[in-house]
Amino acid sequence: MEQEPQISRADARLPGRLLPRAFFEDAPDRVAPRLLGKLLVHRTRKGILAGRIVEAEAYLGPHHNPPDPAAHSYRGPTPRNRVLFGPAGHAYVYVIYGRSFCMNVSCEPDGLAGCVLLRALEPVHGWRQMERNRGLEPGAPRRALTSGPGRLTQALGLTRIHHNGLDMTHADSALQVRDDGTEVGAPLITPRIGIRHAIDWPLRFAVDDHPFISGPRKFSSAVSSF
DNA sequence: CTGTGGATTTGCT
DNA sequence: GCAAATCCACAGG
Repeated sequence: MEQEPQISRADARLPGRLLPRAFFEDAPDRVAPRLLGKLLVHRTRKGILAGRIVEAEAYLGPHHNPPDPAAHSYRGPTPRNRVLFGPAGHAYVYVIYGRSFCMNVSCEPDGLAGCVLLRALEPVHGWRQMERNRGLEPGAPRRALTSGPGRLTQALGLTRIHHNGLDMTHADSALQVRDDGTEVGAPLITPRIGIRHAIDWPLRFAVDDHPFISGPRKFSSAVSSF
């Protein structure tokens, strides 16, 4: 029989380097732009699904001054959002409008509840499986795969029951964020999408001019809240 | 291209 | 009861 060399690390075959918890133990508006260009990796029985993060939003915890009324943590812990109040680097996956999932990574030290919402990925590995997960025909528009928070969770097969609360900072975790050394330029910064409170806070970060981002590609100053 | 409405979970009033 | 960090199908210009 052939003899396989021992794999000393569970992540030996994954690209790049695993981001440690310390990466996420910071304010969400500092973590979100640093996540641009990093890889979100989901290890499944059918193979590895991975995408490069090209758009993310920061949601600030209730300890922040002023508090962020658009954040799920704004009114304190609930059964849904309790992972946000735990340690950094954990997945917060929730159902939005009864039909889609949204994927966040918790930030700040234990007890503080900031997070980053992942809004768009560029598919990097498992492109074909993502197409099947999305129920798309081969040859569908590429940006329909992972451009949008509900789309990317469906493409990677992420669900609340299976992934909410997962610690993403261990090498044997099914869900990880990894750094393969890709550099991105200064991010596009705009208000967040799809919210009704704090609509002008500049907490959406995206790789400028990237074809896979969702929503506006420029900062629009047309919105006046006064 | 733009706008509208339905699906359906979660939590607040 | 109703609003919400969305997506998709469909209607109309």
